[in-house]
Amino acid sequence: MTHGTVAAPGRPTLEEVARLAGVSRATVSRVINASPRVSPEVQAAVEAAIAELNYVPNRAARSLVARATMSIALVVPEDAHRFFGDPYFADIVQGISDRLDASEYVLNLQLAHHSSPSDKTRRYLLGGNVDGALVVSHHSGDHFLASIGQALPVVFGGRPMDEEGTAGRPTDYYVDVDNRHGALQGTRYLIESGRRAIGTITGPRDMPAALDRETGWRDALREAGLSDERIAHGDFTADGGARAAGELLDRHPDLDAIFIASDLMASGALVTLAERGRVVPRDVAVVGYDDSLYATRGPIPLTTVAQPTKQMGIVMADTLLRLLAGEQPDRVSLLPTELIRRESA
Amino acid sequence: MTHGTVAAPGRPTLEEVARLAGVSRATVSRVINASPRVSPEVQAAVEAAIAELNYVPNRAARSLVARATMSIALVVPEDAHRFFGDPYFADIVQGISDRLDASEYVLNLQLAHHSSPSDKTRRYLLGGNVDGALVVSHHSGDHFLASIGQALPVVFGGRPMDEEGTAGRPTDYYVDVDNRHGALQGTRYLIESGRRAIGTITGPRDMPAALDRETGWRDALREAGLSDERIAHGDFTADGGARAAGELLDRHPDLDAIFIASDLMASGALVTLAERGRVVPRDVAVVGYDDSLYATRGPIPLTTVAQPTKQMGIVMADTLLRLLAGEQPDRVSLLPTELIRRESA
DNA sequence: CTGAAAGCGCTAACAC
DNA sequence: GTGTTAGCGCTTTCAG
Repeated sequence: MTHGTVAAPGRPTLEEVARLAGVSRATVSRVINASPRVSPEVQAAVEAAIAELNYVPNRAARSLVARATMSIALVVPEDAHRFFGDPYFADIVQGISDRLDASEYVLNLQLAHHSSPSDKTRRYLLGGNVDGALVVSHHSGDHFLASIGQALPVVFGGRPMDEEGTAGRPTDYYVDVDNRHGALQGTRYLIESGRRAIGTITGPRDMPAALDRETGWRDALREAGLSDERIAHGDFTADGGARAAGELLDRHPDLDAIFIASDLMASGALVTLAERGRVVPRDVAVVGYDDSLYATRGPIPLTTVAQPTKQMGIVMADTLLRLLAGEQPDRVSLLPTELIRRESA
Repeated sequence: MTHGTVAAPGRPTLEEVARLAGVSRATVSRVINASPRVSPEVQAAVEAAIAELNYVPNRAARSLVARATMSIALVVPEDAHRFFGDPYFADIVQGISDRLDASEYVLNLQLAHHSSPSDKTRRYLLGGNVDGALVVSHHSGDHFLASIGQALPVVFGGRPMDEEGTAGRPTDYYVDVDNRHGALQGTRYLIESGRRAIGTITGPRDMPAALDRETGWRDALREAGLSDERIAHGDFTADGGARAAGELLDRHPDLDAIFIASDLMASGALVTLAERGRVVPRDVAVVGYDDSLYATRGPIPLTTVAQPTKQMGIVMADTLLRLLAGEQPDRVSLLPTELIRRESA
């Protein structure tokens, strides 16, 4: 395929296009950027030259002058396995991706797992590689993520945590599902079904979503005058769910229902329940959270709290895009949850 | 710079650092790039200024002059769900990520699903945003991917397909597992166990890995003088596996073993087998492929062909890094497979 | 050891 | 309409 004997010409530059088309660089730039005032003939000539040279504008040069990279980062402070193992992320990414496809921006996924605390990611984000960032699965330990907001437009997926582990700062943009209300729905359903010894398996306690779901569970129990002592902590993995279910059963043999903060953990809990000879839902009713693949793929279809995850991705991307366009989107978008009734409760 | 430099406190520039430190821009550049010949005092002063200003070099500017972005793309021609649903990708990404963490390069994940055939990804890749690309899950339809190799160092995960759907061109770099041999191992094991009516469920026929595994299955059967007519095509999803297993059973009721080209498909096939009342491995022995989570998480631990997936990611990244460093790595790296014996066969 | 000067490839006033 | 002229922020000879 290498026809010519001439030395590798490297990527063609705008200047070469200009020369081939017999015009100035400014004119080439105009047709590339679809400026209205270019004569048809010249435009055609330039386009021909571009095609012939297979020219693609150099982004670095363009970014440098335009002060914009037209790309945004999706920062995921998780290791690859956690990220890939949870269908929740797939939905979010799909939503983000869909919304971005309708824009000029490209998505740039940055896996920033804690284990390598190099600040390559930080330098990347702050070094002008992206115009804005989307952050999902934010832990309270992620200090630098909490701070990049000052230097770059950032939209969080899920309420971000401040260093005290309390509420999101009013300066942050975030979209979240109404986790507390979702947990409330799920737990109330258990209560209405006549359950009384209702436990919960939480997510990691450094994540707001996990905390909010725990609060919802607790609120439902309290409004019904029931005890909220049956609690075990998981980590949003199947293994963690299995382990936590074991703890719950050990400490509270009377357990007759569990509200579990994610379907993935519920899938693990189901295994433990089966091993201990508890029949679901007869002996122990289970309500999950997410309505992910795990809700329908397991041995028992899960009653679960559905959240519009893909929609969340769309809204996140949309919010950031508006920010970049200089608009003033809502700082907080709370998406509704819905209880899906299946067989486990 | 005609107006006073009282401009908005955007990101600090190298020039501001130079002014604060009382040196020239060249000197600042030297300390940033760890040039050996800078006096300790000056170096300290510059570093102090950098810290005080919270300065991070602008990548676009640096790329422009250095003609390198220090970032590489991981291109995945799949939609988000396929990508996230398959643990195979998690391992590859983890491997790539690990290797890259030890380098100066950052990883840049580009989901390029066919559904949006905009050539944003192409422009991104060719527009000087990355210094090289890693491509996994390459389908034969992805023409542009087959062509970027001419403009950019590219390493494929899995043997790339040319337009005739036959073999990889000798000009491509790729790392692959020895799929044919793995399938051979798995199928031979079935034969040695006394099975005779051995079917297969393949992956998508536009993927070399799927084709190679099919070939291995066929070769094992032929060398044993057995029929290779029991074949059904899946698509590397659980549903596809379930469906294909149904077809196989319908058409060949005498089936006593299946070699399935992925554990994920095998997990689906297991469901179908159970529905049809076939006990595994008593009635039908099953050998999967991948040794992924699905091999151990399902109802029956899967005998499966393990491939060093994470290692594959490491080698891919390593090959590209060598290429970028001007070295001459092997064009083809074939990684070995291993049969893992569990309960399904 | 350090500074001055010349661009990297592109866009954006400002002229003509 | 189209060309000219300045840079965007950084690295890099080349002097001193």
